[in-house]
Amino acid sequence: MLNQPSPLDLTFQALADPTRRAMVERLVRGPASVSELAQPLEMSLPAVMQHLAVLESSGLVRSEKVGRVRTCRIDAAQLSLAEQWINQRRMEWASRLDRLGQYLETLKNQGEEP
Amino acid sequence: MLNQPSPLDLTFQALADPTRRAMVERLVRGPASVSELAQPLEMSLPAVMQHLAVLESSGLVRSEKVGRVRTCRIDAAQLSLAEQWINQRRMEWASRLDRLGQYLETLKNQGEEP
DNA sequence: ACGATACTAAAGCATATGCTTAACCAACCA
DNA sequence: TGGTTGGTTAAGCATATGCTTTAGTATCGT
Repeated sequence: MLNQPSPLDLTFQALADPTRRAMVERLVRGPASVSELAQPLEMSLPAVMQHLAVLESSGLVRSEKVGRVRTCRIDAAQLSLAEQWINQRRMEWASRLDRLGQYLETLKNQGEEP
Repeated sequence: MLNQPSPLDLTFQALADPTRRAMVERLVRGPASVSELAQPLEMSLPAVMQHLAVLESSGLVRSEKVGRVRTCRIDAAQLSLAEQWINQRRMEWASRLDRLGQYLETLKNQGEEP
């Protein structure tokens, strides 16, 4: 990642860490403050902040500060982006298997009717 | 990732790199040898091998060597694993929005009929 | 047997990642 | 006004990541 990483890079990278996935799992159930996010996690607050920064830079999470509390919420659109990339590959893969199957069927029929 | 990383960690981590995603994109179109995989990539063969090792350790790719050529193919089941995790979060998120909407609707109706 | 092909193994290196601790600041609240 | 709460910044450190180059080791074709 010497060049500036793409949104997809950042999103998968963000999801690659179990702590960050736990934060996402919490946030899909509704918005939360930083300390609410940190509460179940066995690490220091600054560590949680750094994970939050990764999530925000990927676009998976947005947050705004009002008074002294920062409220975080997920952005489902960004979740879709990652999901779509995988889905498209699976589709490509499946359609290739389909074509392969049809081809083999053709060969078989040609063998039956000489 | 001090503990041994989970399959999901490894899979998202594998997908977080553009070179490795390019390799996956190649492999969904059919099996390929290591040098076929390396051909469009602007890096040394050993580098490609290391990316391949990451993909294999995640389970996204399997490979077998016959003679002197190693043939690689994707494992779509592992792709599904990652896709399902994301999908489940999006579903949770959507269903929460649903409940929220219904609740707001209830409030509105209560306001209309006193 | 001999060279070319296809991969592999090992070492080194620069940068990135995932923490920590130690301040620090800006609301709140009594 | 002064303490507590909620968050932030900075520095430091151990390990991981993404390459490179160099030096192999098995095939395969002639």
